[in-house]
Amino acid sequence: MYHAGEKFGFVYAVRSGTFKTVMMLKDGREQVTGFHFAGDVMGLDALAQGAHGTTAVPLEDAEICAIPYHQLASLAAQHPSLHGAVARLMSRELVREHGVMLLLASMNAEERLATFLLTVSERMRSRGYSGTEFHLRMSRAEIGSYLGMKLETVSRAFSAFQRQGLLEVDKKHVRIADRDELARICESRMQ
Amino acid sequence: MYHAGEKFGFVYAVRSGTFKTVMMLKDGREQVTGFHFAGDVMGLDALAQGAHGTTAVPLEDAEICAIPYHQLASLAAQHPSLHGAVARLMSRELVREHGVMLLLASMNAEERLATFLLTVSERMRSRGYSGTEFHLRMSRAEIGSYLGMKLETVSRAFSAFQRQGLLEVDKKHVRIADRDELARICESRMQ
DNA sequence: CGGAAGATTGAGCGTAGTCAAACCGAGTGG
DNA sequence: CCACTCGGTTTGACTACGCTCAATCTTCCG
Repeated sequence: MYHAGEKFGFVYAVRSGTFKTVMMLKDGREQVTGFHFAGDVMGLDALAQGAHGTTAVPLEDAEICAIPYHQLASLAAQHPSLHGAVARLMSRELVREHGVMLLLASMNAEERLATFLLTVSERMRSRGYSGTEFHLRMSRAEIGSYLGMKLETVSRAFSAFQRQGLLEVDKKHVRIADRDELARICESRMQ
Repeated sequence: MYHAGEKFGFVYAVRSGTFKTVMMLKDGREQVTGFHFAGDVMGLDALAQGAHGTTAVPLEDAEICAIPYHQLASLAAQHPSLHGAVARLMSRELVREHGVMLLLASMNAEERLATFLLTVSERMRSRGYSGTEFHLRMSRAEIGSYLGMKLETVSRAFSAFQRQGLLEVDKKHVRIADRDELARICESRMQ
């Protein structure tokens, strides 16, 4: 959809499907910086440097709406409330990233995965899907990259949760069986 | 200056001194989410929820300028360029946080500290101070919290860099002796 | 059917966390 | 002036969590 380094001209609203945003590392590996569902807006981080620092990649068939930024800006000049809306979007992103920083800095592997699953669950629920049973669009390696752990560790954590009866997992299909216990695992380290 | 949970009413421009922003964890520990120098603006992340999610704490004597947000908003209605400026500030913060996420997710202890020191160096330099010799305002524990490692590990990394002749360290006073090598340590994992 | 990509599981290892002791400088009080 | 405390730092020894390497399995697709 857009690539790191590309000149900033558009922001992108996800209409359907799932995206990941990644930063390319010098050695060719990639770091996942976020997952984006329908209704999310991507690309606002490019405003500062005038060029995208991340690359957006669809994880399934997806529809997207590219919004020319200059058009957004001129429209906002007539409708002041739009400015607030854009600012709130960016602010929400800042809060989300604070949460990820907290996760990466202070949680162990299982706490990270539990937090991730509850976050995904909440985002699914708020979009009208089931919050207890859903299909992950991303691979173990992508989850691991996002959560700062290796794919094997992600897999082991899934298995551990299943063994404890907190989840039912079949590859990418997940059912949350004991939300309270998952929440308890996170909350010890949460704000 | 402001506390987590406090109703959002102001953004804060640092005039002089150094601040940390922290999230309080349930168990009483705190997670450092950022350090802020003169010229930085704090508090914009509160826009989304209408309340601050972090607490700002000065690390030395400091002066700050509290800007009522409603006043900023009405002023921006007359001077459209101000909107862009605020948006760019938030965007810059997003980019910075992407960098921290990358650091936390993919670097080891020494790479994290090297990256941190070069970032601080650059921020000092851009403010007209020396970029090779400076005084850290924050403790080892605060650096560790920010970088996702324990204070002992931070201390060991400082000692290792000194042993290798990359730094001269005396408590909080730091002189960068071999910037190139420090940069080489980071860049293997950087974008 | 064969090959590729993703996921799971095991064994061994290494980095950073934990616990503990010692050190240092600043501030306080006898 | 010295003894004392206190917060921050350094260093050592040990431990544990997650990484690495490897084998196996499944699913998907040409």
